[in-house]
Amino acid sequence: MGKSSNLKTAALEKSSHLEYFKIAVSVDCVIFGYEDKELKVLLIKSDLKEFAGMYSLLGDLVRPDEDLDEASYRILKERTDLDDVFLQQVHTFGTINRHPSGRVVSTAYYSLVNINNHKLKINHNDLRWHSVKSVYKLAFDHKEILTTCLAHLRGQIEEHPVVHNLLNEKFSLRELQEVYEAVLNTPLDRRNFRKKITLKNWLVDLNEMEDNVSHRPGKLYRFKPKVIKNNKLA
Amino acid sequence: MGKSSNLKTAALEKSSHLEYFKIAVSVDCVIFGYEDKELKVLLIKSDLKEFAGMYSLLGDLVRPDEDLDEASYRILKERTDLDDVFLQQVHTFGTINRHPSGRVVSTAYYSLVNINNHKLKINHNDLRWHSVKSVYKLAFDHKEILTTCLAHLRGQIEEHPVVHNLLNEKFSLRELQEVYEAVLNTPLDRRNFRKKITLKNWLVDLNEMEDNVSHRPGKLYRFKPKVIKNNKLA
DNA sequence: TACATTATGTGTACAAAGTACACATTGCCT
DNA sequence: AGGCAATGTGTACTTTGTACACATAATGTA
Repeated sequence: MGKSSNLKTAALEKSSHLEYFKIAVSVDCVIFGYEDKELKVLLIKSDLKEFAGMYSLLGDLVRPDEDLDEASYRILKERTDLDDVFLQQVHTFGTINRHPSGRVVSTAYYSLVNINNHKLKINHNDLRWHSVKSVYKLAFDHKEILTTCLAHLRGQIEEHPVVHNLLNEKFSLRELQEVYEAVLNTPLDRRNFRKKITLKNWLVDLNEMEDNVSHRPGKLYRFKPKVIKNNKLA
Repeated sequence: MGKSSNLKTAALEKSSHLEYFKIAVSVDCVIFGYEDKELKVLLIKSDLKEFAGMYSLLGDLVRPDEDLDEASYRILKERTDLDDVFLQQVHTFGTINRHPSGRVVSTAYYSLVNINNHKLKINHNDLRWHSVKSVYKLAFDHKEILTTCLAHLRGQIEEHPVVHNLLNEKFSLRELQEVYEAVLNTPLDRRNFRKKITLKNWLVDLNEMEDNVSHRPGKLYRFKPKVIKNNKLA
């Protein structure tokens, strides 16, 4: 047993420091989007022969000269070409055998992006959006990571205005409710939903009406800038 | 930019795999205890000359042949000699310069232990309990880690019966309330506290009375085994 | 043994938030 | 003009949170 908790000392107990650098550090991003009243997730076909034909999350090894958070931004930017996107760390997965090529400890981040506001970079490996509901199996432990991040997202939308990342700037209350229903995978009562949102005081009434709908148009709203700003900090 | 998110491919883009194994992986444990109506945290003097005289959390590098979770259990066990202890991952800290000796990404866990139920292993480096309130500065980014874990704990005790880990098996409602007050660092109304706890339905009335108190003794309770078991799974 | 001390045990009124539920209105389409 | 499809709105009830006071029980001490 170590005589101290200290990194330096602990490393010296081993015959060689090298032993401790046999673990790779990676980041996996669960990038959620919203389209056609469904919650989507961005997946790519795995390169590994062990997972031939299977999809995986977007991830990469962390470079020695970048922060963990920076690494997740890099991955997101490489794929979606979006800056200034919502991204939050969720959990770190570190079982011994989670990666077939070697020991890899991976920190999962979740992100929310507006699918309509950007194009995916042209990419190999069939990079595309999948309905979250339709995802049954993924390479590595990525299904578990997805499940963990989805649960985290569901907890967050109750208290935090994160869904603004999934919507256009202007939206009707129906559109907002549909996002909540898609994320929570449950129908919501319209009157109660509106009451709840009103109480939170997140929105500004734009005094504009929906357009291009084949029924009575609803009023348009947007999130208050202050609300969005505070959320970014948290 | 990488042409794929895949670990194998990304690694191959670099001239050498070795570049990716320059990051060490460690675990830091925020071990909370409770004594004298105060929340405590277990700290040890840092070995590093850069942090001479400063205290740090208990941590160690993760060995290539142990899971991340196992590493945190190992550290806890080495120091407190307790098995079967509450331990939960909170957050991973990965800025480039957080460790003076090199690049170390560290996953923080928090733990709750009953200080009276065990002795600390004899140790160097002044391993001992500190009142959480009195901790102003720590080595590395450990103050930030402590703050993050404390916030996490405060969130948890509202919904989950985790405080059972801090108490003896039998306790009075006053003792339970004092734990909550210590963790939340705020006084609570006695009647409202009892109502809230009653609603949660976590406790069994043992039909026994306190002993060795110099005033009217209170009734003793314990947590229902089912409640504790479910909490361990979560 | 009585009395001061200290903590236990208990309930009500009010406020805030969540939930179940129905009908008139508006604009589009044919 | 009438049908369609959605918007917009309020009330009664339940649940949860909060503020607040007094009688009771055991101990310690004069």
